Amino acid sequence: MKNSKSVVTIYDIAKKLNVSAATVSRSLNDFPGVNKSTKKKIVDTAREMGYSSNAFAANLRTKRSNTIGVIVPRLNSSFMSDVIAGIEKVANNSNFNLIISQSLETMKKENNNIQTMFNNRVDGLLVSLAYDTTNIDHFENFIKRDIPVIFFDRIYEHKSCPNIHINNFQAGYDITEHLIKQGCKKIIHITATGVQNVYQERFRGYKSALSNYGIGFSDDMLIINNLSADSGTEAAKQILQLPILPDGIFSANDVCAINCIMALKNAGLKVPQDIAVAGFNNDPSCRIIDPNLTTIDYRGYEMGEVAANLLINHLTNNYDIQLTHSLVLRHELIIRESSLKTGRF
Amino acid sequence: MKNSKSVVTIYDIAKKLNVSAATVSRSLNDFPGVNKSTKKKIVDTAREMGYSSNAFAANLRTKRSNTIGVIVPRLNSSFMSDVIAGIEKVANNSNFNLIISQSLETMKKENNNIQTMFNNRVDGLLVSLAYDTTNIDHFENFIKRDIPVIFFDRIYEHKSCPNIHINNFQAGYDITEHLIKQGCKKIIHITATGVQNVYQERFRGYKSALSNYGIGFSDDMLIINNLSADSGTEAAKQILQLPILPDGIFSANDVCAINCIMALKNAGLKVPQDIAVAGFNNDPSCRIIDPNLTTIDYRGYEMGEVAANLLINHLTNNYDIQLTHSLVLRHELIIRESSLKTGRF
DNA sequence: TTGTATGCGTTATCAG
DNA sequence: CTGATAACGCATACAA
Repeated sequence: MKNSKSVVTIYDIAKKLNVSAATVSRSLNDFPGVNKSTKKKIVDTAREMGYSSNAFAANLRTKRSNTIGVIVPRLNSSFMSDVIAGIEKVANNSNFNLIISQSLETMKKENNNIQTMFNNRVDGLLVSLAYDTTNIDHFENFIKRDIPVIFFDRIYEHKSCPNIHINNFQAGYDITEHLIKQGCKKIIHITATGVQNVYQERFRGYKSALSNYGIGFSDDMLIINNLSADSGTEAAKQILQLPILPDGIFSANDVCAINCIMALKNAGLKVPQDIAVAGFNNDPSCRIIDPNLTTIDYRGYEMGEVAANLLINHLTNNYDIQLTHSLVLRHELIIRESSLKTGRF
Repeated sequence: MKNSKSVVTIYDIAKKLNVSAATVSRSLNDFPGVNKSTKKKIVDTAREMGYSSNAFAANLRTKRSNTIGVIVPRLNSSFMSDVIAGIEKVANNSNFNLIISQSLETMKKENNNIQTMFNNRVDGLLVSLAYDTTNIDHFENFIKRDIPVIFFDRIYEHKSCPNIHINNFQAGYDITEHLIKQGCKKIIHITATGVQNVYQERFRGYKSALSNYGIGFSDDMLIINNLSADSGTEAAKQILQLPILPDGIFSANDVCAINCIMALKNAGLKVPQDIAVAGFNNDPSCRIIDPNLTTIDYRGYEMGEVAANLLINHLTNNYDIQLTHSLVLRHELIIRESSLKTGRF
C-alpha cells in the first residue's frame, strides 16, 4: 500500500552493473582510488534509477548524523529568523542538515527538544536559551559525551560550552548614555528576570551609565515583566501612575518599547518631548512606529554564521572547541526620533 | 576523543539483567505480553544506565522515521511562526519529530530541502510553496512512492496532495467590497505573480467585487511586485506618478501595505482621507502603523494544527488521504482606521 | 512469557 | 582498483 514502489539501494545498482556494493558506495562518496570510468557508470545509473542514499543506514554505520540541532525560544522574531538564515547558509555549504525547534520560552519544552535531538544523534547543538531556563543540567547528556553545545545570544556560562553574543553591558551603557545626553534625568528601565545574561548585562550597563553621570538609581526605576507586547502596554500604565513621571524609558527589547509608546501616546503624552524612549534589537517595526524607535542593532545573520562555522569547524577539523570560548560581535546604537529631545546627538 | 563515554544500547541492558535484547526492546516499546516485573526492572535500569534509543537503528529497521518534514518560504512572519507552533503541538502529542526548513522563496532551495527530507526518509511533508515555484515536479519522488504531501496556504492543485487554505477569493472580495462601500471609486491592487493560488484568488475576488459594483477594471490598476517592504515603498512611488490618483489600495499582504502607507504619508497624502489602504494577514504591525491597518485575519495556529492532524491521522490510522482533499478555514475582515473614509461600515 | 536469528542499507576492514 | 564480509543498534518472525 504505502511505499509501493520500493526504494533503490546500492545493491540494486551493484547487481545491475555487476560490481560490488562496496564499489558503488565508494563511487557515490567520491572515494579516491576508483576507476574513473566505472565510477562514471555507477554515478550515471544511480541517477537513472533514482537512487537516493538512506541516511539512517549511513548514520548508523558512521555514527555521525551530519545534522545540527538548533533550539531557539521562538522562531517569529526577525532577529531569530536572520540567525537561522545565517546558520542555514553555512550548514548547507558544508552539507549539514538542520533540525530546528522552539522552546516557546519554557525550560520544559527545551528539555524535550534536547531529548529528541539526542535520540536523533545530532552532531552538535546551537542553542539560545528559553526565558525561564535557570540552569543547564538538561544539557548534561551532551556535555558529558563531548557532543558540542554552543550558546548564542541568550547564553549561559559553562566551561565546556562556547558562546557567541554581543557586549550587552556596553550596549546598555551606550543607549542609556545617549538618553542622558539628550537631557533625561529620570530613566525607567524595563527588563525581564531570569538568568538571561542579555537582560542582566543590559541592566548593568544602564546602571553604570547612570552612576557615571551622577544619576542615582532606585528600585522604583525598574519595571520587570516578560517584555511582551502586552507587558509594554502594562508598563506604560504603571509609569503613568508614578508620582513623578520619568523623562526617559529604556526597554530591553523593541516589542515592549513600541507598545509602551503607543500606550503613552494614547494617554496624551508626547514622545520624545515628554518622555524619550529607546528599545533594543532593531526590529523592522522600529521604523513603523511613530516616532521611529531608537534602538541597538546587531546582526543576527552574522551571529548565525559565526555560530555554525564554529561548530562545523570543530566537527570536521576537530578544532578544540574550548579554545574559542567566547565570541563577541559588534552592536550599534541606532538613533531615531523617539529619543531626540534636543535635536542633536 | 569525541563521544568518549560510549552510548548504552539494549544489549548492554540485556547483559546486565541476563535477559535477551528482544525482551528489552519489547519492554521499552510497551509491547503486550511481557512479564510485568521484568519489564519494570528493564525500564528502571534503562533509565539508570542513561539509555536512549538510537533513532537511526530503529528507523532503519522499521522503515519509518516518525518524522514530519516542514518546508515553508520563510520562518520570520508571525503567521508562519503560528503555523509551526500549531504543527509542533500536534506532532509532539503524537510523538512525531519535525524537520523544519525554509525555501527562502526559491524553487531551487525548495528542491534541495525536499531531497534532504527524502534522504532522511520523513514519513510525510507539510509544505507552503515558495514564491517562484511554478510546478511541483520536484515532489514526484514523494508522490510516486505514496509518501503523503500536504500543501497549506500557498498550495498547488494536485490530485494526490490534499491542501489546506482559506477562501482567498472571498477574502479578496470582502476587502474590496469594504473599500467600495467606503466610497472608493478607483482601487489599486498590489500583488505578486507566480502560480500562487493565494495571490491569484485574491486578485479574482478583487475583480469580482469591482464588477459586481459596476466598477471597471483596467491593467493600470494592477501593480505587480514581490510584496516586500521595499516593494511597498516603490509601489507608492508608482502610484504617486499616476495621472489620476486612486482613492483606495488593496495590497495582497500587510508588509507591503504598511510601507506603502509610510511612503504616501511622506509624500504628504492622508490615509485614509485621500487614499484608503487595506492589507492582508493581520500581522502585529497592523496595529503599530498609524493609521492602524484594515486587513484579513486568519489563524495560522489552527492551520498548522489541522495540517499536522490530517497528516498524522493518515500516517497512523491509514486514513485514505485522498478523501479529504481540500480543507477551507475561516478568515475574517478586520476593519481599522486605514480604510475608514466614512466613519461607518 | 522469553530467546534466537535475521535483516534493514550503509561503510570500513581486509584481502586479493 | 575491486570484492567479500562484518558491524552499526534495533525490531520482529519464529521457535521454545
